[in-house]
Amino acid sequence: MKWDTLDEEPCSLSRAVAVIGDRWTLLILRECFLRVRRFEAFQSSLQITRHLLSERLKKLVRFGILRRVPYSESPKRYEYILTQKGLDLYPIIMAMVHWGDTHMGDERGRPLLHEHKICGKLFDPVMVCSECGEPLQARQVHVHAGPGRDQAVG
Amino acid sequence: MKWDTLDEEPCSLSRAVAVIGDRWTLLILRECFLRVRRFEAFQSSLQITRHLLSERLKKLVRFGILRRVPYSESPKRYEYILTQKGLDLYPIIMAMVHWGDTHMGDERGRPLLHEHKICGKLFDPVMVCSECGEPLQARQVHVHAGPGRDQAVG
DNA sequence: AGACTATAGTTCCGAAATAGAACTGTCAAA
DNA sequence: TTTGACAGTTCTATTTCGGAACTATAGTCT
Repeated sequence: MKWDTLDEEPCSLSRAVAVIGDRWTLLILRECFLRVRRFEAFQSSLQITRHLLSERLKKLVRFGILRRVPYSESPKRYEYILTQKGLDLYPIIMAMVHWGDTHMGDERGRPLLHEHKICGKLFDPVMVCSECGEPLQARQVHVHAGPGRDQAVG
Repeated sequence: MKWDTLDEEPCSLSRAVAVIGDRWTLLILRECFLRVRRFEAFQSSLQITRHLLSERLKKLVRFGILRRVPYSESPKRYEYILTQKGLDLYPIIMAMVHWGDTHMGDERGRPLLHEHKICGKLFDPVMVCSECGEPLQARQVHVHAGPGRDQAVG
């Protein structure tokens, strides 16, 4: 498989995987949603090698998920901020966190709790149908070939 | 970073990443949700090397995401079926598909369309708050340390 | 019987990615 | 003038991956 052309496959999952389908990228995005923005901050909180961090940040910028914004002239310093495309990854991250909470927990309990500022309560993320609002289950979904069809995911 | 103990980190995202945080695993899961179950079928539809496929399937079985079920005695043959823990990955996969549809599309249009059998309509997956039912946005979520706290994701 | 096919892997080796540590460059503050 | 903060880059050893060939078990075809 050619990872360098995965983002052109006729499958939306492949295209997403091309961008965020590796361990470090997902962990970097976690930090982004926790408001981490600077090289040193990513590096020290993740213990990622500087080399890989540099490469991954470049990739995320290239794909339009992060913007590299100067926060200091002389010396020129930049920080990395989520674009709207990056912010839209939130459901993926939250879905993973929720799955981890549910299926990979230990006796210590959840590492983090999430409060919804709108309603003020601690919540779990739930994925629902945009049309009827019911929670989604794999069995209840039927897949059709779309215009850019070929293969893909249920 | 020690990938072999990532599943014990006090962070639910890390624990999820430990299991599904690589390209092949995510693509294999896509196939699972499309009802692919057998070694040869995975191999030919993904063009993954047999070596890696074998290793990834073992890992998914070890983590309880797939079950290895015999479908033939003599010769002994097995197929791989999603457990409930595996089925619960559906929101992650769907969130990724939806993000790919939204942000990585090309002129050909969506590769696949999803129909909700319950309401009969083509839909998009939407992530909502379990308490108030409103769609979730990163900005509207406040993170608290939980009992197994230390660090983790927003 | 012997050859061929199907399925589910395992083995081996060269190529690519990663980890770990050291090094570079710019500027401000002491 | 030296030190420290920050944001990287460069280098090498190790690990993982890709690609192809090989193994094993049994059924079917001639």
